Amino acid sequence: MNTNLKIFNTLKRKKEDFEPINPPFVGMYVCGPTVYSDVHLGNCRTFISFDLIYRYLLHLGYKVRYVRNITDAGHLEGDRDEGDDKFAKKAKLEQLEPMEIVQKYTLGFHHVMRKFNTLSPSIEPSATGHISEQIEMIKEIIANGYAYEKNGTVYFDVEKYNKDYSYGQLTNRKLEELLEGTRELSGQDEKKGRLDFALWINAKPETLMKWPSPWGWGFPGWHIECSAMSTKYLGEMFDIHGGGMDLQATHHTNEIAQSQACNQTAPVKYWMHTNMLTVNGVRMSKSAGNGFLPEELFTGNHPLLEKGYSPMVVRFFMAQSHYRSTLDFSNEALQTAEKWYYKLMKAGQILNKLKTQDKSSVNIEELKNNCYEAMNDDFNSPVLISHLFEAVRIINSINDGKESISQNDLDVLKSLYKTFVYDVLGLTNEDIPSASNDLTTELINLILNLRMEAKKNKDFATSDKIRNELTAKGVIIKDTKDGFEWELAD
RNA sequence: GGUCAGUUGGCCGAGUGGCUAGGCAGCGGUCUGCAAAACCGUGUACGGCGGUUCGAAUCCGCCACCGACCUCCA
Repeated sequence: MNTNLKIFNTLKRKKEDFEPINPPFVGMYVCGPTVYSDVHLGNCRTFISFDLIYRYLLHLGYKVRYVRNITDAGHLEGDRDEGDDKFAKKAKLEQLEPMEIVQKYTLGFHHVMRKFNTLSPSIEPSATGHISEQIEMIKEIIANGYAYEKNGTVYFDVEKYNKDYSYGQLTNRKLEELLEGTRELSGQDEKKGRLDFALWINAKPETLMKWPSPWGWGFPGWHIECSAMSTKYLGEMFDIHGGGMDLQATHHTNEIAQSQACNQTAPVKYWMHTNMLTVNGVRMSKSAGNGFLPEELFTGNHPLLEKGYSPMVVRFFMAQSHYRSTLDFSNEALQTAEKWYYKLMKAGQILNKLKTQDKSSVNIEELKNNCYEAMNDDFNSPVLISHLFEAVRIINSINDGKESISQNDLDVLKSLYKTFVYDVLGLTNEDIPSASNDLTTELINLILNLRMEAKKNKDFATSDKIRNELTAKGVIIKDTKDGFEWELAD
């Protein structure tokens, strides 16, 4: 199976030919959300980017098992491997059970993902549902000599691991350099090494979420869940692991170490990292307080927003930058995206009523090749979109009678549009406003037919009055050669 | 300080050793009773300084600026 697809592999820091381990099967794991608060738009960007990647892999014919986890335990407030986890803290704050917090924000996350028209992953495993798998993995790592237990907490021995494997390979850093950036251990520390991190954390009497283990009651460290669940569902070695760039240095580095220490094999062939969404050049994040909630964006209910933007406009906005580039969030950029989006959708409607001729004056095959070339080049959606606008131009020109198309080419063009606009970019046209019922449609047609009569009689005062008043009510009128078209403004 | 990205025309955003995406906005035109929409035309941009080359925005070096990660975050 040769698809000419190239993927930028963080591990090698270059684009590589994509060759799945067991074609046509592809295993893809993406680090999902920690469900202790609402997902913001930056989180969404990563999942929308991987949705595009998933959709294109499916389109190419791969049988993809897409696993995206839900982190619902073990994610601590700081990186000191001590203190409460995020769920317990939030639960106390809202006077709820931790699992109520998990449920609330998991549902919220799914709701938002549906609005953005993302496909559901094949499996969406949660950390709390895989405690025993995590414990088994930790036991194996201890048995292999890369972890040690101290007072009910199990730590990963980074320096020991680095003697046999390369710890900082994902970020191209040496252990010595990493050590320089860490604080000295205090006398009370249980860790042997400054870079050691917890695989299992001993529960305190007040800890709300805890499970029994060979080391007493406790809960898993943040990183082990991904190692355990990816191994369980995708095997000891799988094709693609994705996540936000911010996870690269710590979370993914530790994940590689855990899996390698347990299974004695590098877990992932292609590491993919999405770049950050920024606001005025600064990363959107929970801690910076500059996060937009998707709902605020849809409604426009936010001090930085001039108006609301539909989920499909936002999805389009995200596709117009490459997943490895930062994307800066601004009103102007969204307004442009909105125009693009409607243009694309309108052309899609015109496409369905184009008339064919014997010969084509346009080159549809070339257009099609260009689209595939763009996506094969590390999922370059901005370039894909530029080619789709060539398709828009062609469609409009044919409609205006300035270009012609054969039935065969029209079929190819329709299939191309369906593939890339709807299947791959994941856009839907449900956001184009239409009349709410047949009566409205008939009334508008009736009024516009009266206007046509006025025009015929050169009574332009009346025809312009009708147009102005309908425009004021949100009905946009376009005169054609022998009639009219109309649509509703949003 | 270390690691990794980036700096492209009014704006967004690709890309590549020579043929110099695309869109938005602007300007001119076609069409129209006038509009709107659509289409056509129009902008010669690649942070600075050196170097390699017949030729660099594209490769190399230095510098400047900005960002991410190195402390929880997709």
